[in-house]
Amino acid sequence: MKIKKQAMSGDGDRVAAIYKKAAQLIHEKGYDATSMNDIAGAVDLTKAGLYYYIRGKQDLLYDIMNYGMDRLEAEVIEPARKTGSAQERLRSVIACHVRLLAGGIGAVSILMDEEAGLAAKQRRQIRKRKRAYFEFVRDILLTLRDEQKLKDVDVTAATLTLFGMILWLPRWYDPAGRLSGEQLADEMTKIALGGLLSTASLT
Amino acid sequence: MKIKKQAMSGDGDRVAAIYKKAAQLIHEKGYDATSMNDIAGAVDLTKAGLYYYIRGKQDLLYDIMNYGMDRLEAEVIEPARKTGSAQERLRSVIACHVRLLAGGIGAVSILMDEEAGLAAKQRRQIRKRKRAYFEFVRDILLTLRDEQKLKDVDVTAATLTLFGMILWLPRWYDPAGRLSGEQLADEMTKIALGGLLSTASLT
Amino acid sequence: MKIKKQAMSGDGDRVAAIYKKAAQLIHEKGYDATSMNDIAGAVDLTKAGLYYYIRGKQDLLYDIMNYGMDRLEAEVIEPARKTGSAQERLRSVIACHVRLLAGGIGAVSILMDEEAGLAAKQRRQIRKRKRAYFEFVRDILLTLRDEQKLKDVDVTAATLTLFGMILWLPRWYDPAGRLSGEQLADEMTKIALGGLLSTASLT
Amino acid sequence: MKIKKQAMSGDGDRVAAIYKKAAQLIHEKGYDATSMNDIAGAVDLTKAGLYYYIRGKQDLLYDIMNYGMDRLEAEVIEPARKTGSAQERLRSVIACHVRLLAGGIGAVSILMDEEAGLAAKQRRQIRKRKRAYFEFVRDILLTLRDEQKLKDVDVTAATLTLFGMILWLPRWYDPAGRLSGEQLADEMTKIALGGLLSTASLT
DNA sequence: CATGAATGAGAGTTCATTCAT
DNA sequence: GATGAATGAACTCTCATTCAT
Repeated sequence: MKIKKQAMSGDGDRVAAIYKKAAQLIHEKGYDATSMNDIAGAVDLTKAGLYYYIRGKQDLLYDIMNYGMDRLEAEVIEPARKTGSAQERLRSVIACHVRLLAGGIGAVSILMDEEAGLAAKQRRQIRKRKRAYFEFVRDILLTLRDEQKLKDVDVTAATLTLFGMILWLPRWYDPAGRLSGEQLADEMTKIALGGLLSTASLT
Repeated sequence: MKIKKQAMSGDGDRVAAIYKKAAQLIHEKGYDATSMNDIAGAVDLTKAGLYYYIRGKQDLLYDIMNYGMDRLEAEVIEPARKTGSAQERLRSVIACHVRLLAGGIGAVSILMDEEAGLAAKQRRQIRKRKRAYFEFVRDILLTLRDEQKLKDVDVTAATLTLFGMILWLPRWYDPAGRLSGEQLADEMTKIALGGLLSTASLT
Repeated sequence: MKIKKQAMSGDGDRVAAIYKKAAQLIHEKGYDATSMNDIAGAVDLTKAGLYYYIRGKQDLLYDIMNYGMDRLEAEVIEPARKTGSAQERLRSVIACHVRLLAGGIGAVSILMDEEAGLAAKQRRQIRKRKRAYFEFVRDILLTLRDEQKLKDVDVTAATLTLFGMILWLPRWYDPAGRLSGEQLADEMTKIALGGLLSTASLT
Repeated sequence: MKIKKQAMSGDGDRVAAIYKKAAQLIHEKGYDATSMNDIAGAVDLTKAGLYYYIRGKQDLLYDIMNYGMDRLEAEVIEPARKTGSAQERLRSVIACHVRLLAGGIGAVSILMDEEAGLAAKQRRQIRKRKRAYFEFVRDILLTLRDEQKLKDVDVTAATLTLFGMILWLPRWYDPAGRLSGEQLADEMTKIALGGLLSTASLT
C-alpha cells in the first residue's frame, strides 16, 4: 500500500522535486520574478500540469517556507537544545546554521526574504516560527549575560546583528568556491563569538 | 531663473519627493511588488502623471540606487578616507554605515536587494560602485592583518560577514524604537570590532 | 493692419510652418505613428504650445488634406481644364500631377494614404473632393473613347490603374536622385499614354 | 498524432485563422490602428487568449508579411521563371500579380504598406525579399531593352511605375464588383504592356 | 504666446489560475 | 496524471488633450 509521502522528504516524490526546484528558482530570481511557467518548465511539466501537485503559487511558497523552517529546527535548534552549556549552545547554533545555509538548500535561504509573497494568515504562521527561533537564540544570549560571559551589549540588537552575519550568507557564498561550508562555519563562529562574548570568556 | 535641482536633494522638488516615496515603497514591498500605480498614488499623482517626471520604472530604480550609492560614498567612504589608522578607519566605516542605514533612507536600504530589477547595463554600473566599496573595506582588513591586528580569519569571508551584520539592519531596525541610531552604531561597532580584531588589540 | 493669412499660404505664418512639418512627418512615419510631440518638437514648440495654433490632431490632418486638395486642384485640374483636346488634357493631368508629387509636398503625398485618421464627416468631405478629381480624369478617358483614341479597356479600371502609376510615386521617388521631376513627368507620361491610347493615336 | 500545420495554410488551424483575420484588419485599418483587442475580438478570443497563439504584435506582422512574400514568390515569380521569352515573362508577372492581389489576401495586400511596424531586423529581412522581386522584374525589362522591345524609358522608373499600377490595386478593387480578377488581369496587362513595350513589338 | 503640469483612455503584454478532455 | 486552450486582472507605458499661469 502506497503511502503519501511528506512533502520534500527527499525521496523520489514528484512534489519534492517541484518544491526543490521552485525553492531554488525563487532563491535565484525572487518570488515575484519566478513565474509558474519557470517552475513548471524546470520540472518538465506544463503550467497546467503543475497544478495537479500544488494548490497555487502562494501555497507553494508557504509550503516551501515551512519545509525550510522544518530543516532549520531539525538541524539547528534540535542539536543545540541537546548541548550542555549556553556557550556551547551558541557555538552550535552558529555553526549549524552556517552549515545549513552553505548547503545551498533554497528553502532555507528563502526564509528571510520572501515573506511578502505570503497571504496574511500564512505570514503570521511563518513569523511565529521565526520568532520562536529568534527567542531561542536570544535566550541563549540572556543566559550568557547572566553568566557574565556576554559583552555589555543590548541583547536584542546583538541577536539581530548575529542573525545578520549568518543570514546574509546566501547572498554571497559559493559552494564551489574556495571555502568549504565547514571552514566557513569555523570562520564565522570565530567572528561571531569574538563579537559577542566578553574577552575574559574567550580562551 | 529656475535651476533644475539635484535629484533627491530633499528640497521641495517634486522629483525628489517621488524618488523618496518610491524608494521607501520599494524598500517595504520589493521592486516587483511595487507598481507604478502604488508610487503614483503615494505622491498624489495618476500613473500617467508620474511619467511626466520619470522615464520608466527601471530608470527610476537605477536613479534611486545611484543616489543611494552617492550617499554611501559621501557619508561612509569619504569620512573613513580621512581617518588616520586602519583600525579607526574600520570603526568609522561601521559606525557611519550603521548610522546611515538607521536613518531610514530607502535609497540606501534598497541598494543590496533590488539589483535584479535593473537592466543589464545599469546593473553592471551599480555593481562596479558596490564592488569599489567592498574593496575599500577589504583593504582596511588587509592592512589590519599586515599590522597583526586582525584575528586569524579569511579576509574576504570576514569582510562579507561584516557586511552581513550591517546590511541586515534595515530588515529589523525601527527608528522609532528603543535604540537610537547612535546607540546602535556603538553597539554594532563593539560587536564587529570584537569579532574581527585580535584580542590583543582590543583595549 | 495685420490680416490673418490663409493657412499654409507659404508666407511666414507659424501655422503654415506647422502644417508643412506635420505633413512631412505624417508622410514619413504615418499619421498614427506621428505624435503631437513629434510635430511640436519639429517646429520648436511644446505640445501645449502647439494647441494654440491648431484645434487637434484630427483637424490638423483634415486641414492638411484640404490644403493638399487645393494644390491638386490648382496645379493639376485647373491647367488641364484650360487645355484644348482631350488627349492634351490627359497629358497635362499626368505631367502636372507627377510634377506636383515630385515636388515633395507632404500634404499632397499624404492625400491617398491617411483617410482613416479622419472623422467620419471629414472623411466624407475629402472623399467628395477626391471623387471629383477622379471623375474629371475619367471623363477625359470617356471623351477619348468617344473619339476612338482610347484602347479597348474598361474606363474605370483604366483610370484607377493610371492613378496607381502616379500616386505610387511618393513611395519611391527621391528628389535628390538621378531623375528630375521634369524628366520623370516625361517618362511617366510616355508610359501612361502608351498604355491608354490606341496605337493609332500615338504619334 | 497531431502535426503542427503550416501557418496560414488555410485549413482549420486556429493560428491560420488569426493570421488571416489579422491581415485583413491590418489591410483595412492599418497596423497602428488595429489593436490586439480588435484582432482578438475578430477571432472570438480575449486579448490574453490571443497571446497563446502568437508572440506579439510585431511578430504577427512579420509572420504575415513573410507569408505574403511566400505567396508572391510562389504565384508570381515561380510561374514567370518557367516562362520562355522575356515578353511572356513580363506578361506573366503582371497577370499573376494582379490575380493574386485581386484574390483579396490581406497578407499580400499589406506587403507594401506596413513596413514601418516591423522591428529593424525584421524590416531588413522583408526588404531583402521585396528587393529580390524588384530586381527580378527590372531584369526582365533590361532584357527587353536589349531585345529592343522596350520603349525608350528609364528602366528603373519604368519598373516602379509598373509596380504602382499593380500595387495600387488593393486600394480600389472590389472582388464583388463588376470585374473579375481574371478580367482585371487582362485589362491591366494590356495597359501595362502598352505602356512599356515599343510600338513595333505590340501586335 | 507659450509652457509646465496633469490626466483619462487605451495600448501591448504577462501571469496565475481554471477546466474539459 | 497531464495538457491545450482560454481568461480576468494587473502591469508598464504612451498619447492627445486641457488648463492655470
